[in-house]
Amino acid sequence: MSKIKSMLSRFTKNVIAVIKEIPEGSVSTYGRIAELAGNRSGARQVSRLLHTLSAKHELPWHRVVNASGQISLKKSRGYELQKALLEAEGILFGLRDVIDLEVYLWSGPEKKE
DNA sequence: CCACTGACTACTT
DNA sequence: CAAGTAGCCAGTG
Repeated sequence: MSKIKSMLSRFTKNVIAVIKEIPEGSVSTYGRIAELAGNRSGARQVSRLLHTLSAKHELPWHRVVNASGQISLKKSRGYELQKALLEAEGILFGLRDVIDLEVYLWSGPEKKE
């Protein structure tokens, strides 16, 4: 049996799995995903993977925001697209386009559901 | 293979 | 609150 489906590293695969688990209407942060994938300081890598993977996989990349609850993308660079996608899922933005993480942050892959 | 970049975060000044 | 510093490492050329 095949050991690995792709040449991707374990961290990369974990990132894919975690992102896919983010429920609709919730968001997660780069750092949280990195931690769940096994590398607490891999937030940067998550962003890189998101870029690469979202182009080849159908990942809900728009559900990933930075630790401040804001979209990290630059305007005219996907910022408005991500915001629109999130609003379409029922996520509301604050004055400075800040998402209330206390409300929307994904609790993580809970065993109960 | 080497050097640089970057959808980040936490800590310090 | 703004700016600087350090850590981390996969993509890209």
